[in-house]
Amino acid sequence: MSRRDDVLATLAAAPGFLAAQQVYTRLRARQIGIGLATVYRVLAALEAEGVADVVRSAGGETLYRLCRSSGHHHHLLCRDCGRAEELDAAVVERWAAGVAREHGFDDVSHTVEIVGRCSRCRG
Amino acid sequence: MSRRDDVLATLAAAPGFLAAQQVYTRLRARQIGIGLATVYRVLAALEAEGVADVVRSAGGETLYRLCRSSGHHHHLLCRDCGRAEELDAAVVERWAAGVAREHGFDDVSHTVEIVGRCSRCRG
DNA sequence: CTATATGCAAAAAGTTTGCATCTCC
DNA sequence: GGAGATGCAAACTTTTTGCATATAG
Repeated sequence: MSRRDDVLATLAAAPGFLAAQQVYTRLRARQIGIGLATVYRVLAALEAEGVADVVRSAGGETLYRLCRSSGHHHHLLCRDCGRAEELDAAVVERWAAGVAREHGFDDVSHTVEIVGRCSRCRG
Repeated sequence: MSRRDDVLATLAAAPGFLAAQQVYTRLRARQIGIGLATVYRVLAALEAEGVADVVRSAGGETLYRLCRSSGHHHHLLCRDCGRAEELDAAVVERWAAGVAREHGFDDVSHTVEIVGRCSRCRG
């Protein structure tokens, strides 16, 4: 099994986003002798291929997660357990495009992240 | 004039977001002998006070800008010149809250960044 | 005089790169 | 044997911290 597959398996097993360091730690915990550099290289490749989503944490880390849907989408993230749900958001798409046009902006892309507390964590 | 005011003046003079390093460079260019550590400390304070907006760049830097409106808002950012316009977005607010509720999420906050090319940069 | 602010340099934290080795074809 | 993958360690970038000095009230 290639290191790439090891990283993919780790991401696939996670409910939400993982930092590179977390991927590394989990693999080492499973006795897989991967290097941190390889983790970073694989994650960068997955991002480039569009296989993984990327968000930046408040602490400045880069977090990765496998894309569950292929198209453009957004995330709903639990701030306590890190659980992430992917959202389809035609409404925001249209909103974003419209607002941009009003301001004379073109060629628009956007980021939407919603963070809250999920039912499980609300207790 | 305190270093805090120097940093505030620099942010106020910028059309968009600035990285800490840019604030530092601009101040040094104006013969102001500030330390990089102070820039970071002041920016962190401004963020904590809610005086400055913060976004993370794709490169992992933390970018700062003075808030122009006091309430919650979003940004429309030009990817070429960095010009940023602040948006009021009642529509997204409602959308975000609604989507969250559907998924059993509570206590929601969100981030929306729209990036495009402004009329000036489109040529 | 005491508390806070500041500068410098060192230290962290996260990420990337150089390079030798190892693997698979 | 050769291209690409990998590990390790060193380098880099951004940000934070320790500590001594300077400044404000």
